[in-house]
Order: sequence, then C-alpha cells, then structure tokens
Amino acid sequence: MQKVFDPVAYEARWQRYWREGSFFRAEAPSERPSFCIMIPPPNVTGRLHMGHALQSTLQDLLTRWKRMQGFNALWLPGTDHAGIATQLMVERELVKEGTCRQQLGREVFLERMWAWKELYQGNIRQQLEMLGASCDWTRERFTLDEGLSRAVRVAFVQLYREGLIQRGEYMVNWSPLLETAISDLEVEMRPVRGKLYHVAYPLEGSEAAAGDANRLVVATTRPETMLGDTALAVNPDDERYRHLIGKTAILPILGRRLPIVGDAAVEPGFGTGVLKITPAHDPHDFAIGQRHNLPAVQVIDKRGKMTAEAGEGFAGLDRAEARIRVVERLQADGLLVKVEEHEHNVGHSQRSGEPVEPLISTQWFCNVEGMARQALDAVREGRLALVPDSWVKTWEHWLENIKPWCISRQLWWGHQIPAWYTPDGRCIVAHDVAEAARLAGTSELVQDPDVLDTWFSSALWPFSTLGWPDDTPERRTFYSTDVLVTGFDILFFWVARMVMFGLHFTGTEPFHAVHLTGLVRDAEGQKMSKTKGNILDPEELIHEYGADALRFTLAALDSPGRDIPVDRGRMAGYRAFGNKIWNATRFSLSKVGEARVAASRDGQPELATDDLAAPERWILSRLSRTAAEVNKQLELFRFDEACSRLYHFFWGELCDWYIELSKPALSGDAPRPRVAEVLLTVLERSLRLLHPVMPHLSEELWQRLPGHEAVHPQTIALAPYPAAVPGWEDDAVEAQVEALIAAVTRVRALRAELSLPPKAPVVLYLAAEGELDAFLRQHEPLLRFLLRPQELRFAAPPEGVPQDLVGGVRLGLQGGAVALDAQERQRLAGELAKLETAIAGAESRLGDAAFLGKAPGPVVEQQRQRLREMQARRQQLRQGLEA
RNA sequence: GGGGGGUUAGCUCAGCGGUAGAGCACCUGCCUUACACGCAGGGGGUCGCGGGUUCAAAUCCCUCACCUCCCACCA
Repeated sequence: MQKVFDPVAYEARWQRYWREGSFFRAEAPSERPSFCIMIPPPNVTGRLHMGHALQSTLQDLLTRWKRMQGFNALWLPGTDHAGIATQLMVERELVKEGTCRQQLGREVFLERMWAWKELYQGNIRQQLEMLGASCDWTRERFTLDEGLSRAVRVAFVQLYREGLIQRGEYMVNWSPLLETAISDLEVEMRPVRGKLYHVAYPLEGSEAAAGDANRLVVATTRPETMLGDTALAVNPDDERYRHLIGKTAILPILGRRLPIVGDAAVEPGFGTGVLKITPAHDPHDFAIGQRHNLPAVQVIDKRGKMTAEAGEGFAGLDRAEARIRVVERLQADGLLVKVEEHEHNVGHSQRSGEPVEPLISTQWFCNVEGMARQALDAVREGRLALVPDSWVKTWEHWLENIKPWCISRQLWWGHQIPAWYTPDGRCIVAHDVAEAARLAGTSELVQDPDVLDTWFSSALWPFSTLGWPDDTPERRTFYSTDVLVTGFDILFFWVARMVMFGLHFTGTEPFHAVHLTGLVRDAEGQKMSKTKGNILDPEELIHEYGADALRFTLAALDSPGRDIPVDRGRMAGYRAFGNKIWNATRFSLSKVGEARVAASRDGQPELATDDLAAPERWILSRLSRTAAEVNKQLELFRFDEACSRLYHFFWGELCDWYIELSKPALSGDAPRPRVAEVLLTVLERSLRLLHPVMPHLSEELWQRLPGHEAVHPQTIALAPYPAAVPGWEDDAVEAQVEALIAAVTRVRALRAELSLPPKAPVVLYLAAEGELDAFLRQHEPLLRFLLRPQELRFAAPPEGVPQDLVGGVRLGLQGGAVALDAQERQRLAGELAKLETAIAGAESRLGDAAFLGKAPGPVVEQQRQRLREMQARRQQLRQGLEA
C-alpha cells in the first residue's frame, strides 16, 4: 500500500466501477421496500455551486445509507429548463453575436436553447459524478422532455376544467427588461432613497385662481404615473377633505377631469392625506379604481416607455426620463409644492434587477387556495414533516395568506400553454391541437404564445418523473417519495407548490419529510458572491481535498436551522481524517497476517466475545454503540452529529487507543486471542459505517481487506449497513478500559508537569480497589507499552511521591526530581486556586441537606467521587509547589 | 407592522437541567517500529444583560439589548 494518501488517485476509478457495475440501478417493481429521493433538478444554466454540492451530498448520504440497509433505493437525477434564467443566458450570447431572438424566430431560437441544454446537462452529470453521487442515471429526467411535457399539459387541462385555472386581465408584476409577467415571489423589495413630490391639483372651476383653498396637494413618489390618473381619493372620515368628495379636480399638464372619491384605504396621516389614483400602474389604485368604477389609462407600456396616452412631450420616453420631465413641467407650471427626501421599498425583479412595473395585462392564473389548505393539513396532521420544524410557522403563514399564482410568462423557453384561439376569439384549452380542433369545430387555430412559469412543471416533479399521469410500475414502486432535501430559499417557490400539486393530483403528499438546508457561506459566515470574490467552486475543492473530504465537511457542518460556513481549514482537517483512515488500514494490513474479517450471518457478525480480552471487548462494544448512534442521528437528519460520532470513534477510540492497545499483542510481545481478526472486523465495519459520507475512500480500503468479499462480492455500496450488535455491548468492560485510559492520560500529564524527559527512567505506581486493581495487573504489558516506565509497581505511591487519583486509580510517578520553572509554577498555582473554589463548592453541596435529600443517588455519588479526586489533585499541587 | 433564527474559547459552531465541548488557530515537547495530513501535553470561556423556577440552569420561564433572515408594506 502506498504510504501517501492521495484521494484523486482513486476517486474517478471507483466512480467508473460503480457506473459499470450498475449498482445504483433501482428496480420497479421490487420485492424489497423502496426508498426514493428526487433530486431538486438543477437549472441547466451553468455549473453546480456549493449549494448543490451540499444538497447532493446529503441526498447521496441518505440514499447510500438506505441502499446499504437493504432498501430498493432510488435517487432520481434530472435537470430543470429554468425558463427565464436559461433564456436570459442564451439571449446574452445572441447579443454578443449581434442578433436577438426576435430576429431568429421562435423555432430557430428554441434550437439554440436545446443545444445549450445538452451542453450544460452534460456538465451537471459529470459534476455530480465527481462528487460520488449514486444516482440512477437510467432514470434521468428533464422538465421539458416528452413525458414531463405531457404531464404539464394534463395537469393544466385538468385544473382548467376544474375551474382552478383562469385567464383574465389583472394587475401583474411586469418586468420591462424581460418583457414578461412574473409572480409575486419573483419580486424582491429593496429600499430605495427616492423623493416624495408634493403636487398641486387645481379644483375644477378655479384653474385661474390661486391659493390653497382652490387646490388639493397630493404626495407621490412616482410623478410620471400622474399622466394616467383618473381620480383623486381622500379618506371619508378626514375632516379636512370630506366636503370635497364628489367634486372634481383637474389633472395638471393634461387637464383631465378627475372625480374626487372617498375611500377608506387612504391613510389620512401619510403625505397630505390625498391620494392620486392611477388604476393602470399601481395595485392599490387598481383596487380603488375597481371599487369606484374608474377607467384605467395606461401611460407606460410593456417595455417601460411612455405611451401615446402620456401626451405630447412624454410619449416614447423611458419611465425614468419621463419622471424628470414631468417634474420639470410641474415646476414650470408652479404646481410643484415641495420635494422631500423619502426612503421607501420598491419592488425589483429578482432575476433582472430592475424595478418592477405594475401593469394590467391578460394572464393565466391558478387559484391555489384549496390546495393550500390541503398542504397546511398535511403538515398539521403529521403526514409531512418539515425538518427543522421551526419552518412550520413560516409554512402556515404563507399558505394561509396565499393569492392566485400568475402562471403565464411571455417567454419562448418553456411549456407553451395548451390553449388555442379561434379566428372569432374563442379560447380552447385542450391536451393537443387535435383535441382543440375537435372542441372548437375548426382547425383554424392559433396557440397561445405564452409559456408556463418554470415552477409549474417543477411542482409536478415528484410524480411526473415516475410516469404520471400513467399508472406505471415506477410510480407504484417509488411514490410517495421519502425525503426532499433542498434549500429553505425555495420553500414557497417549489416545496409548497409540489405539496399542493402532489395532494391535488395524486391524493397523497409527494414526500414525507423535507430537510431544509441552510445557505453555504464562506469561512467568516459571509454570503458567497462574485463581487466579494469569496466563491468556492466544488470542483476545485474536490481536486484539492478530494470529494470525500468535501462531503464530510458539508455533512458535518449541516446543523439544523443554521447556515453552513465552509472553511478550508476544516476541510483540510477532514482530508487529514481520510489520511488517518488510510494509515490505520495500512497498519492493520501489515500486521494481521493470515487473519480475515469475521464472517457474518444475516447481517450479524459471528464473532463471539467469550474468549476475548478486555481491549477487544471494549472496541467491539464501542463499535456497536457507535453504529447505533450513527443510525439514530441519520434517522433524525442530524448529519452533523452522525459525522461527529464517526470521526470520534474512528480517530479518538479506534486509532488513538485500540490500535495502540493492539500493538503489543500483534507484535507477539503479549499475545491475546484473535486480535488481528477483531482489528480487521472493526475496521471493516467502520468503513461500512463511513461509506455513505466517504464512499470512495471506504470502497478503496474495504476492497483490500482480506475476507471483505464474504460481506459483499462486489462493492461496499451494497454491503449491509452496520447496526448495533447487542452481544458486543459491555458496560463493565467499557468502565474498566476507560479507567485505564484516564489513568494513562493522567500519568502522561504528570510526566509533562514534572518536566520529565520522554525517556527519563521513572518508577510508576498504580493501585485501585477490587476488580479494577486485578484488571490493571492483568494488563501490565499494555501499561508498560503505553507508559514505558523503568519500573511498574502495583501499589499505592508512598508519601512524597508525586501522585494523583483518577477514575478510581491511585497513581504515582517517581523520577528524577526537576525543579518547576517559573511558568509551570504559575500555571499550577492557577490550577490550585480554581481547584480550591471547586472543592469548596462540592463540599458545601455535599453538606446541604436539600441536595442530599432531593438529588438522585448517582448524582450525589458522582459528586463525592469528584470531590475525592479534586482533593487528591490538590494535595499533589500543594506538594509540587512547596518543593 | 408581523414572524423566524441567533448571541457559548481568537474564528466557525455543537451542547439545551446534574463536573463547560469540537474543528481550526495558539503554546511546549516529540521523526515512540500506521500516519508530521502525525503523537503527547497545555493555555484560553462572568455560556449577550437582568430577573424568576429548581437541591441544581449555558440548558426551563419572563424582561431587555444587539445581530440576522423571511413575509407584508403608506401612495
């Protein structure tokens, strides 16, 4: 075996081996219980980022774990067409080429889109494979492929026929740059330092007259929209203006007559208490306009330019430019009363970044209120768990206040809406054009040019990927799926909508648990961004540390409800852990001779502990408990805890102690029964425990262990996941070995404290009560090996010899007395001071009748033992400091 | 305005009723026959502030402060 640990040397090899062995192929139907995770399909826009790496790691971890537990495990991969995002990328390319989609035409443009998709889909596959993802690639899907497109059409037609999808003219969030409607969720509020313009509107019949009584002053942040005003509104309870309701004001610049209406939505306290009403360009005004039957005058078009309605001098201007001109004009007309600085929130398009323009337009809407109630019930009744459950309140708040979902987009890349129009203007919704023609009674049809919101197809993902609407073996085998792993940032965009559609179309929730991960951040907890230059690239990290170290880091940092601060130092630490595992295996293989991994039957190892010595019993007991803990933590989605248990068992117990304890036996100096077999067995099961997090390293090493093929003939990925072995668990042995460990550790510390050089000849005293004393005598060779004393006496240390009491072991160390240096003296004095406080505390507690009466017995006993040990330590410290 | 999460060692975070923990960083020794991606030892914390419950509180309850995120948004 190579001495150097080099993950890059073997990771790709195992990825190929797994692929060629088809080990991750899931069966449908299957006799075994199934486990299924649907990948949140990455956008075909580019490379995978750290968020994908995190989520993919956790999904792979769960899938590998369940697969090893014997489940028919499916992790179904795929990609999302990501309408706006992808179309934008390709359009950007076109701009560079000096053309645009309109010039190419829809058909040619879509060919470009598909070429792009092929390229990036390939990248995503390759990157997932680099990470060690155990997807079933034979079942890969794409949101625009034939099957999923059919599912989209079927879902749309059904919702339409149920009356849950409607076409209508409403106010929507419009992105002038993208020239499409977007949903409420795609609007992001950003604080903007703007101005509040106070504009005077003359009252009718008083145009020529001056003075405040003849005009109403309106405060607005968007003066350019006043060209579309069709009324003024005041609060009917507002004493200042009540008498004006029913009167008429005159719109400056354009001279339009504006009725003054009373509406309770007007806040008397804000601005001047008078609101200008622009039904075509503001959602509130739109609502007020509807209440008062006001006309809507559109002065801004779909590209953000002023329309002809805006009048001479303004038509054709950009909305920002128009604002400047309107203000200039008002000022010239003497109607600009004042301008205040005003910070307020303005909706911006999340995708393109520009301010959203509220616009009245004809769009398709989906009424999701009923489905939202079902989604609420699914969580409340425990059929769907949100992990961590702190998300439940957010979930409830959103679903309880849900509004119709605008599902149409004025794009080309996506599922074209299955609606056709007849020459006489009828709208026919059907599964295909043939059906539409039949229903319409004519084949002169034009399909609606719009496409559906990307999230509409994503909402069907858990079942459209399994063949829905058909009743396929896949659907029967894997649906409902088990777990969804995704970021909390798409809880509403995607998770809620999947649950709503899942319940609506299939009658059951699409998965039983959602594990919501945090955001991947940099080592300082800063959000990663291009401008900060702190972006980490998973591919680069894999080259540097290996995929397993990256996976371990991400899994170990995933603690509930927190972001994931990815730290290179930490990742280097986990690569070092890989090195540790590598070397522990290298050592074992060089020492075990002809021994083999113990055989198993029905997953339970046939390794009886009857004739084994304490160290062997101890490590088997610890292994069993570790396996139990790791399984438990994985059930709870506590990947951090599972990793921590694996790390501390392997490094802190197996390597630091058991391997050391095995050395005198393996070298033949102090033989014990079946040490090599135990070592191999523990190692083999440890590698299996580690496999879901560190698949490559565990496979690489496991394949070298003599006897591994009896566990599984081909791959560790299909070997059983270790569970607890009750027959190995032994509290008494654990207590004894732990006392030995505590004593050894204390002796080493004492040696350092006394400044004894590593090779200084010392006399070591050890004494304990009863069985523990016998146990220590029995393991004399181990104590000699670990502590290398010149002489070992199983007796209480005489007076004057530096000594201590720990874990029930009285120990002493006699060697060349070395004077304490000043620094060490100070340290010990500090320790002594703290100790005095602790002793006083323990003494008073033990003297307190309330404590003795009410605290449980073991707690009192623990306190007594602790006090004894602190007193022993105090004596040693006092003696040392006096000397 | 409403709601969530957070405040523990220099940094990033576990712990959530019975002696304050991890990784990294730091200090001191060591190439001890698997590993210097290592071994051994060590320093470092009024667990945000103030109350309360309890024999016992970082851990449960309440007030406050600060930091974050989400939702809504007054033109």
